[in-house]
Amino acid sequence: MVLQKALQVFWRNGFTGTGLKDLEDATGVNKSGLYSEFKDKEDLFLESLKHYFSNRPNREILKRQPLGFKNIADFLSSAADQKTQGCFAVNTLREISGPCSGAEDLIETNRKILAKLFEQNLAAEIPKPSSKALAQVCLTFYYGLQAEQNLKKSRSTVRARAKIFIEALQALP
Amino acid sequence: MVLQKALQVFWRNGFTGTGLKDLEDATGVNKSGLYSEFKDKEDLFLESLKHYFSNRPNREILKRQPLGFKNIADFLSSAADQKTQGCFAVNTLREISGPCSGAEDLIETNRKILAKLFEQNLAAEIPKPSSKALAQVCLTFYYGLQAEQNLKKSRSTVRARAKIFIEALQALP
DNA sequence: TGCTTTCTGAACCGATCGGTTCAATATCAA
DNA sequence: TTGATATTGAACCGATCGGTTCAGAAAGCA
Repeated sequence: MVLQKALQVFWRNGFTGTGLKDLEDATGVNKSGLYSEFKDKEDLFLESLKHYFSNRPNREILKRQPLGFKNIADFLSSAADQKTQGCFAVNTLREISGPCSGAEDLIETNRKILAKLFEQNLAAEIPKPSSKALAQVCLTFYYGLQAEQNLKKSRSTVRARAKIFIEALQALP
Repeated sequence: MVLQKALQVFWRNGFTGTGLKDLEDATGVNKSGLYSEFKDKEDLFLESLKHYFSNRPNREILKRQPLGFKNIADFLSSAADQKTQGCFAVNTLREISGPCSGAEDLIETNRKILAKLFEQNLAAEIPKPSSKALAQVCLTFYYGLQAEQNLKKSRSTVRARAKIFIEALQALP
């Protein structure tokens, strides 16, 4: 519950942009309470990020049977689900070289999980060797969609872009 | 000169993450001087962003003759040129819904310029109607590459990803 | 009822935030 | 040399930053 609420404010304002006051207001727990449960602000941030990763329902899309291009297309389209604020992890990329460097490992780990899922879906459609490299390309495109979500792109725009991208993948020899 | 230096520190630390002290140190101009030349911190930030946009040498890649896929591939690969800190504009996306909302228009304008350049290169290779939509897909992918640059991807990684992406575009019917 | 454990509110810390003011100093032209 | 013009450093502003401490209220349990 605390993490849920903290996550939302970190997600909206970033690490640097979030003050203790914001966290108190959002969670309903005051400083004393927060600091008895978490080491410091960065600790709370990293736990929020973990919570975020442990609760990504759209990952299930990539496990639907049968595996294949459609799953990837649907997953990419789901980038529009976090309406106006993009993906927490992609937004956080901006700050990993600064105040909260601990986030880098978490993000890399999550990236590898997604890469694996992409890969499995691609392997169902194309030869193995290229499916690995292609998974990375999909991830890059997904990151791009998420970054753009800060510009509040509409659901249909995202969907259209994802569709063309997948068509291009399918057209590959 | 002032904008050059201010740009670098904003680029590295973001808007929220940059303090007046950082700007004084970087520019060599003290607060009094900065505030006689600029209205406030946001004004200085926006001017730095304008300066950034007015000085993007890699745009020239998209004007090389003959126009075509190769230009786009080379441009995408140039995402690796801003070594560790990604693209200033893409990094700033994170903060447009917060403290410096004035950046949104500047970024959208730049996006349109890039879209036009992509479109012209695509139009040299494929039919008009799809070149417009495809340009947006290229932009999304470019944003993705830039976002990832915060994870310090190597030049060869970026180049490989861009190559595959372009091959997929070329394979489209 | 008593006892313990948990949680809260407020005071406090030094530091920094963005921003203003102004006298002193440096610069430069006449 | 004189006088106008920039530029500076430092003091100062109220507010907020992240973080600590602790007495007292609240809650759970016997």
